[in-house]
Amino acid sequence: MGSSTQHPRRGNTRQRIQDVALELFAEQGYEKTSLREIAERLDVTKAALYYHFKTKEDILISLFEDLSRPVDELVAWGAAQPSTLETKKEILRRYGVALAGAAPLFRFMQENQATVRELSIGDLFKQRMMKLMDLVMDPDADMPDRVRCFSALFTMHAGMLALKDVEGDPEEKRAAILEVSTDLITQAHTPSRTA
Amino acid sequence: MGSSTQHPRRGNTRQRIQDVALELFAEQGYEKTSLREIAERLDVTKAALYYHFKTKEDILISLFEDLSRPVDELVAWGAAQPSTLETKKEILRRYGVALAGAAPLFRFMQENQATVRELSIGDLFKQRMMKLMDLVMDPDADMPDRVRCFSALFTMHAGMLALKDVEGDPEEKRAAILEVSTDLITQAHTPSRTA
Amino acid sequence: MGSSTQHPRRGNTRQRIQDVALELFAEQGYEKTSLREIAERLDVTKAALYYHFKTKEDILISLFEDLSRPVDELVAWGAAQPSTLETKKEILRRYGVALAGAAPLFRFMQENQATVRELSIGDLFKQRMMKLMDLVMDPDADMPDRVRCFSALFTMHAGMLALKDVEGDPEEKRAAILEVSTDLITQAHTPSRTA
Amino acid sequence: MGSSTQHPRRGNTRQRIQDVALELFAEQGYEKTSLREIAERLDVTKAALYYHFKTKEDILISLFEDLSRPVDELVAWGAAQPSTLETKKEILRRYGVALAGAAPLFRFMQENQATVRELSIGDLFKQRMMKLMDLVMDPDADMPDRVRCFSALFTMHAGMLALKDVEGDPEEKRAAILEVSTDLITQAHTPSRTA
DNA sequence: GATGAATGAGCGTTCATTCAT
DNA sequence: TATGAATGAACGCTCATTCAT
Repeated sequence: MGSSTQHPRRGNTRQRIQDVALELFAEQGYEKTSLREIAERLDVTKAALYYHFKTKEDILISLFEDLSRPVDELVAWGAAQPSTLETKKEILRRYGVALAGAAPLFRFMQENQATVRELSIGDLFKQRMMKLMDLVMDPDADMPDRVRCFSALFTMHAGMLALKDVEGDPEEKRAAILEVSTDLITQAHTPSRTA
Repeated sequence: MGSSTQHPRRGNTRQRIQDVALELFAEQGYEKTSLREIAERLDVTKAALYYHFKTKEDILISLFEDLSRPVDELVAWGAAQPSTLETKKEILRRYGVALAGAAPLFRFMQENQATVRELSIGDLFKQRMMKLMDLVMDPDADMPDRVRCFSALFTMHAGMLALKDVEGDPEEKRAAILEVSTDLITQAHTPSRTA
Repeated sequence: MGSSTQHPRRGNTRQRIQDVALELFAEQGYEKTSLREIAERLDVTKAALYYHFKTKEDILISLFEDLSRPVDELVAWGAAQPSTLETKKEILRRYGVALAGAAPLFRFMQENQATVRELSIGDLFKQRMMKLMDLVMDPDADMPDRVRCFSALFTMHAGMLALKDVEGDPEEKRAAILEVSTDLITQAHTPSRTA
Repeated sequence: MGSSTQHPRRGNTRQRIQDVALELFAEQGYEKTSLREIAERLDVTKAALYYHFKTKEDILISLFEDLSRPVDELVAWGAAQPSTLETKKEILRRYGVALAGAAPLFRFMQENQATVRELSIGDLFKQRMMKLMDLVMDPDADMPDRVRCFSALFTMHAGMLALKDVEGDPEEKRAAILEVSTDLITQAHTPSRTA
């Protein structure tokens, strides 16, 4: 026995909306998820959603703000560190943790780029990614090394999300992704590979 | 009088529909692009679209079939080659060419994954990517090397599309992406790096 | 400590609701003014409005009752007077004063006739206007004279409200309107104009 | 015998929409008339309305444009005449005809001023009324005479519409209204009445 | 090879209102 | 005196799709 009555009209509706919305957004995409669907799954009316959020987009914004704070903090942390290879490795490591902590949101962001681009969070996301890139990329590196940095970040990003449906131990995969990513950034940092 | 001119202007409505659709799909996403919009831009009625295509999805399918044949052929070619490092390098090179040849479509596929997943082309695309992966990946490589192969392909994919809005000479960028990608696959192929 | 200050500020929510409601009703119309809007402007919740008024219409009714009492009294006064030209002139004069005293309400009534017609105050208003008309109109006058009386009243009504956005000294305008109105009723009262 | 089949799917739907819309707009007001209501009365779906009109407001605009052209023409005609008393009388006469010809529309405009003010036709209407006023009003008349002109026009306007629900022969009423209105404008034109 | 006219389903949103606290 | 949380009904509008011509 406990608190699972039939009408759990507690002060947690807002949170429940966010949970269900994220689940559905990640599963079906933003556009294909209707407010009716969200409401039905929560057994409330559509209008109830509007008590807690001003618009559909607002639900998404709130998710983004709540869940992507760790990345924001990571960017801030990185900016305060000396721009050494060690720092960059640590950034990648921490980025992996942040991604894992909000995997559904980031999966959503990646799989709905076209949609998100027109939404207000699109810019926020893009700018943050670019700041992250700047932290990791040497401004006067040559083009291949720039690509290596880009690839390091992207490998983390896509790897963490896409390798979900690949066989193998999750921990091992995480470690491998981080290793490859770190390798890439190390190579980008090592001069005269070609020589 | 050959009818395959480069600037479609008359009597080739089907082709013009595809062109406009691809442009809009890539720009705004599949869901946010309505048939009304496509029709208006072509200055025909919506009903006219239905003369040439059975459904909205059909337009997308036709685009996919027409534009992604090169990748299909690449997969077929790769399957017929011996599974050497040289082959794999060549696969990456050719993949780059194929991507560049149908950039808008691939950009679309990447930015609309959530949508495409529910569509019939979603599976096609996924299976082809997995075949490509298989061609490039050593079945009994360790996890980091598997990730390296994944990353090689993904770097090509994302690099070709996302680096569009990055400063620098396009050719140089293409070359750099290919270099990094090739590097990754080479490393994946070289035993005992750690030793 | 008298509580009937001119600038309502505290503890007199009912009055403040009426003030804001009248302002918004007059400005945007009854239908386009939502209770949310009223509540927000007062910095209370919608539910608070329901503590003071049973329905939205009730707010309007209360405004009507409070603000149009002078006209009611005018009708009563007129009915008790002998039906002379002098009386009628005085009625017009007093009507002008009453109109000026509750201009926003009367402006609202005029600009929202379609809406008000379906509301309970619609009838009240109409009946009062007809009583006023009866006081001013000679039952066995000919049609033109009846129109003159109608026009006298309507000129007051519309003139007072519509001439707001016309250049000129307000007092002069009021006087002029009253003059024309009085003229009309005088002419209606003067036999054998045509002869 | 006759064309009254059950499915009169002729090319007259647009017209039928306008007819029903005007009827309902005039009867209940613009806001209280829903597209569902219009559609139901025509036995079509709401979506069908959108084939013929881009928005709800568009329906109203089309009504306004179609029905108020005579007044536009009257204004144009008046502007081309010499500004004599005779001209002004003729303007009033013609205005009466125009009003009678589109009574429901003008009734609607008068009874929904608050609504119409925010709509695009609000300005059109206002400007036209002011032009009409200018045609009829002497620029250097004194205030009472200006009011007389205003009253002349307004008497026509309101009289034609409001006197519908007053007993008496319609023709007689029309004549009386025109007479009073003409009287007013004549008085406004006659110098030194007071002397 | 295309249009004109329409449909049915659904969308995001807003509204006046209620009621336990 | 008020609020927090919700509802049910409706709204204007858009969509992919159909079909007779």
